[in-house]
Amino acid sequence: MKEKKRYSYEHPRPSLATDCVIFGFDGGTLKLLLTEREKEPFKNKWALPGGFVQMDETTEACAERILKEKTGIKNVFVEQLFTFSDIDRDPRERVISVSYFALVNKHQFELSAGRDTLKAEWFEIADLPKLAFDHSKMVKTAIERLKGKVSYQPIGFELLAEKFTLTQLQGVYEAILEKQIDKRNFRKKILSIGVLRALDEKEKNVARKAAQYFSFDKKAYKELTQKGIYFEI
Amino acid sequence: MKEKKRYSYEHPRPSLATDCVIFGFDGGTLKLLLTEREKEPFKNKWALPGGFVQMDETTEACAERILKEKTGIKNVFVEQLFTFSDIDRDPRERVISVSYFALVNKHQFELSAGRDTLKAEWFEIADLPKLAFDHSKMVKTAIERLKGKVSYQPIGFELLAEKFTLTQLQGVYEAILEKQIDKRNFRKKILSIGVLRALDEKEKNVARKAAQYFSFDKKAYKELTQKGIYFEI
DNA sequence: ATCACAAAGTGTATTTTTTACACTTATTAT
DNA sequence: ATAATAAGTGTAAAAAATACACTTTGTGAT
Repeated sequence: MKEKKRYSYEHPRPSLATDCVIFGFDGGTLKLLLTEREKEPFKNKWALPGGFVQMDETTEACAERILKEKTGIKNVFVEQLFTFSDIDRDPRERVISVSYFALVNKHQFELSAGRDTLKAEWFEIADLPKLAFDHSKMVKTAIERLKGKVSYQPIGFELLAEKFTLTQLQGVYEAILEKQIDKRNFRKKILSIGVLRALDEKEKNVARKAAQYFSFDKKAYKELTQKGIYFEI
Repeated sequence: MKEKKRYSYEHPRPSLATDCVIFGFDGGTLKLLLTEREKEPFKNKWALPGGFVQMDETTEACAERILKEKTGIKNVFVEQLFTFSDIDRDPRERVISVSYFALVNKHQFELSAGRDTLKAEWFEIADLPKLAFDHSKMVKTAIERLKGKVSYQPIGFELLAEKFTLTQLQGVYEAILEKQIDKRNFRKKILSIGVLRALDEKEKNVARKAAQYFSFDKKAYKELTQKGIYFEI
């Protein structure tokens, strides 16, 4: 059934893939999106969604394509994480993987399993199954990066809806940093950065004082980073 | 003269390379190590030392091999920087490059040009020639990373000899961060981290008060990072 | 309509960290 | 002996981080 192989080179080449570490947030805890593999190797095991880089796409484009193809997620925060190149990281042959990490508002997307994928499911970060390939290492690297990054770049928003309350945002920071944060100090600090805009809207149908909605002011943030200003939480 | 191509695959594959951004320090300013290319493309142009990843080496190992082969440098601080995958970044064919950055005590090594390389030379960061491929982009990325990193990880040492004075170390920080630092505040801070060990040795033959030598205490640093402690300059 | 409940929202005092700043000391060359 | 040079050192003021508790507001139950 297989056709003759067709692409030949003077030197042997590793195969090149990308894998995506996708974080979501569920009000209380951080979640990770995994897919169940349809084929060998690691058939029926959980893995990060990944795939091979095409000749006409950058690795960034590849990561975004895979995100969409294998999980249905698109237009989210994606950033290059690390390139993993251990010689035996794939049992089939030499595959080098450029990993990416994504931050997703998990309620925005209906998960849809795609090509080579049986299903896509959210898992608790604290309770992950054993993963295929070296994907556990990738996840560990991604969590470290996320922790480091969240403290000096306002990316917490990316895990929430367009509009959110400060308490929700604080929850994101607490989940990522794995520590309690003082409410008053958090609000003082996050508002002082100047990238949050209070909306003319409050929560509805809650059996308590309704919280104010905020949104992320991308323009203000761009101006800040261009001036080279950092903040710290 | 060329033999028949020998390695064939079912799907086309990009070629995979690494390139090294190598920083040195010369008492006053940051330097970058460039090599002059012996062959096309970009023959006789300055470029970062780079080369193709072999099937039996990780990209880290590849970067270290290239460093040694093309410049004579070995056993230095090397860290993965970023993977560049623009489709036309190499005029010959699709090549994806995993870049690394290295910090070197430039006086420790006799530069030696190697394979495919006419010469290796240190350049002022502020006065670089036009570089081959997308190497200017790599350098820009590396400088940003270095600036960010130096403030929360003690890597300034890597640009100096085994033993160094606090004034030399301050010079490294000033060169990287491109700003003047107050001498007393710098000393207070850098010593408070607890990774510098005062040696029983001073400068000799200087027409002024001789400065105390210090060395970097790797053991103390390891303990600190394991406890997850960061510092900031 | 009143009350109980729940989370939103808010200010200040204390501690810690960062910053700004100038003179004395040690060594060599003249 | 003296001049020249960079090393080395402490303190006060300002800014930032931290610790901490009560009032407000909207809903649901009675």
